[in-house]
Amino acid sequence: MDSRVPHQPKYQRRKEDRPQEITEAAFEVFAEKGYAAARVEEVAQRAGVSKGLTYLYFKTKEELFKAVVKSVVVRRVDALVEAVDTTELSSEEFIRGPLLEFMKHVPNSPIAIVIKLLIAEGARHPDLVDYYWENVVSKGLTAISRFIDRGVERGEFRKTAVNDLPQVVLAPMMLSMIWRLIFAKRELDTDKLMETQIDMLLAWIKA
Amino acid sequence: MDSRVPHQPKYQRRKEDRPQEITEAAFEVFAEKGYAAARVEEVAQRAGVSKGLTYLYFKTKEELFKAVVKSVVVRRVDALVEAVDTTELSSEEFIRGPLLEFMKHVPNSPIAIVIKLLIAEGARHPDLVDYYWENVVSKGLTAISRFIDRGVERGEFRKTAVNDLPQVVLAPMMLSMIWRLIFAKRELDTDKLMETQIDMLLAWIKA
Amino acid sequence: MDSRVPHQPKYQRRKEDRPQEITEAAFEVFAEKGYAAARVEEVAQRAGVSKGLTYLYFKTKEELFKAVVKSVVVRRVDALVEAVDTTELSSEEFIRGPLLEFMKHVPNSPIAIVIKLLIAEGARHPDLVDYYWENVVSKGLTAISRFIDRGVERGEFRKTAVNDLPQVVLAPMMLSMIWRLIFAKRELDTDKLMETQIDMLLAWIKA
Amino acid sequence: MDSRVPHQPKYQRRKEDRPQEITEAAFEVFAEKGYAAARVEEVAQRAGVSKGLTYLYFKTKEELFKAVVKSVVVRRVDALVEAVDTTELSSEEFIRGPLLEFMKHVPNSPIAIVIKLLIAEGARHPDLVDYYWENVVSKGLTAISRFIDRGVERGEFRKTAVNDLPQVVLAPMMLSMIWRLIFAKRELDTDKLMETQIDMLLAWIKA
DNA sequence: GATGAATGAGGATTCATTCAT
DNA sequence: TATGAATGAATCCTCATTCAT
Repeated sequence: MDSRVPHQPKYQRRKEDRPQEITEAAFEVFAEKGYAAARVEEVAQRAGVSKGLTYLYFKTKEELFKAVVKSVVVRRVDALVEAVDTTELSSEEFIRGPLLEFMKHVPNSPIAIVIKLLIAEGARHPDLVDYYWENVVSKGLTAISRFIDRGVERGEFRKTAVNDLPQVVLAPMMLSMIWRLIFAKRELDTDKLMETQIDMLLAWIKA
Repeated sequence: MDSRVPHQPKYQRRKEDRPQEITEAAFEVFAEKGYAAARVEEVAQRAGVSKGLTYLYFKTKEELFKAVVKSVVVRRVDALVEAVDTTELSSEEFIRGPLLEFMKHVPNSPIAIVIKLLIAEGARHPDLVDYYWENVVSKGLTAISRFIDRGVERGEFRKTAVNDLPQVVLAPMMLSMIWRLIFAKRELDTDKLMETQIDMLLAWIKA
Repeated sequence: MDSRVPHQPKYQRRKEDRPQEITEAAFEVFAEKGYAAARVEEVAQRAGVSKGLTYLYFKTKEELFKAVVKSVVVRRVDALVEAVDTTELSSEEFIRGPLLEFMKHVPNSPIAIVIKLLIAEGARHPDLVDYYWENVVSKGLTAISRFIDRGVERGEFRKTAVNDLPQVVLAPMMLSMIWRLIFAKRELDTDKLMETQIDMLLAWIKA
Repeated sequence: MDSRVPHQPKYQRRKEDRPQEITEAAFEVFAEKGYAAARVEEVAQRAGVSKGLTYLYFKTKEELFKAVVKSVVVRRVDALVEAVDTTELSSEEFIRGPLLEFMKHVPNSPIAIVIKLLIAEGARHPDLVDYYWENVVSKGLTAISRFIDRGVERGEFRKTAVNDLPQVVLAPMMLSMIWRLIFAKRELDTDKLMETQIDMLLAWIKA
């Protein structure tokens, strides 16, 4: 009717992009509503497709959910792992630099949402948890452990319980994520929190 | 427990306790299934009452949910707060003793379940989050802050960022909780994790 | 509004009668539409109940279907079987009397509808077929065989292939049923058909 | 068959044959699933064509269904009718020979499947029933009637109710068809059944 | 002509909530 | 109070049909 608005055919064929578009819309809806309260129809609407098309690409709501979770397994973890192995920085510089940067980033990234979904639904989707463990958590923890071990070998760090508990490094990141998810509006300087942990940690393990 | 009444539902049928019995059953079901997937009928069955009676005490499923969350606001926090104010231990002794004990306890307690529920449902129930904030989190954080401040006043601690970030103390507790919720079967020595944090922390803040 | 029409509460509790009412309505709908085209909602409407109540008594549409089929397994077959065993009539009198009467009745009875449903859906519900076989067909055929054998023992009949093929007796009944189901409006004197078969049969087997 | 084109769909892709290929595939699917449960997509797959092409030849699923039913109206009936009119056999020889052969064949032929489909769906497709009546049933019955009449004229047969009830001849064929459709695995010597009927019949009508 | 991606109405099933008893 | 039969809105999923390519 309005020539300034070019006619959008309702019927578009874009096989290539559909799955990702749907996955992205589903990510939003699952993030907002949780698995059970998310409606497939809303996912379809946000993706700009029909309900039926969603089912063409994902056989069930559950399969869509799994696809969403897996799609967020970012390359970033791999990037961190590689950085750990190839960095020319001193151990302290690396921790205060790239590692801290990574930690600060996570609570604002989709990873936080996925963690939320895993907390809520993990018990009903053990295979998803396995997947996340193997592709994200396990890798990350191993990298951190290896890095601290290397610091010890190099004489930069002394050997402490942290070598076997890389979770110590990540604990404030975890708290920051949860904080954002629950208490979003209550202020918390998450960056400062992580910086403080790093300060404490380095003071503790430095040779 | 009462051998004269075998094969009875878990909870006894004493009028005055009914709401609590229902609340306890509901806690279990919400914990296992999450809010949306929990069925009121199952709650009633576990409580040994009829579906209708549940609605006599709780107008809606949502109200029941809120009652559940609130019911878990343990006295323990108040106990901790009071202990902080009345202890005759040195600051370090208190931290390594009662505070650490408290932290180790939480991830195994119903509080962890409530946190899980808040993570999943909090966004849809801001008043619940407010309630939890005011009655649990805020109190606990304030108590810890005050306690560390007092340590500084007494000359036991130096002033650090931790004074304004009591979350530093609680971060490993948080990670332990989440770990249990998601990765239950993967081993993590959560006690050791929290002990290490306390070691690091005390080394960091001791005068 | 109209005081002459007594107020019908929409909410009636009649636990005792519901299953049968639903089953009867379902019989009608399945008979008219077939299994797949029958809508559970229509069944509920005809039964005067809500859709949900149907699912309270029958977990799935398929279970409802099976209940319908089984509900039609009339006592009549048992009655025939007993009549065969206790009659004081001569064999010919019994065949021309009660047996012919039974055969004439079947094509107009619900049994015909059930046969129709079994023809259409039997392949997808082998347990239903088994059930019908054991409770209806097998019993009826055995009774007829036994009866003819007895006629031979008594010297009324000679031994023929019919002793082992009681289906010979029932064939016109079967054709009549199918005829009614498909060609309802084309006239066929089904009674005459069955009478003729009996005439032929008796002429054939009489000693 | 053609070793140069292995792993091809069942039906070859020759333009002119397409409708028939689709019809044949559809016959299979309708036979297995019934009308409602048959999916057009499966028909297309079995025919080795796309879903869209099916709709090019058949406007709707219903039209496809009708085409299937009509396609099975075998020439065989016409052949029988002609045989009846031109045979040089005596009436008894013809009945015991070609007619009995025809009857034995039908329960194993596609006609049985069509009968099944008509039983299930006939009520919703009266025009199909009309078609079948006119082109198959009516012709066949008329031929049989005429043949028996001729036997009477020739002095081979006496006049009986069978002259106006050719269904007597076909009843065991009908029962055999239904038996196969429902009780496939339960043994029944259908050939013997039809032979016995013919024996009985001839004994009954022979002059 | 062919394809198969895309649509959307339709129908089975669930479950919070109500209410006659 | 207490029960659980009854309701019906909500939601997943299917599949005949359309249409851009």
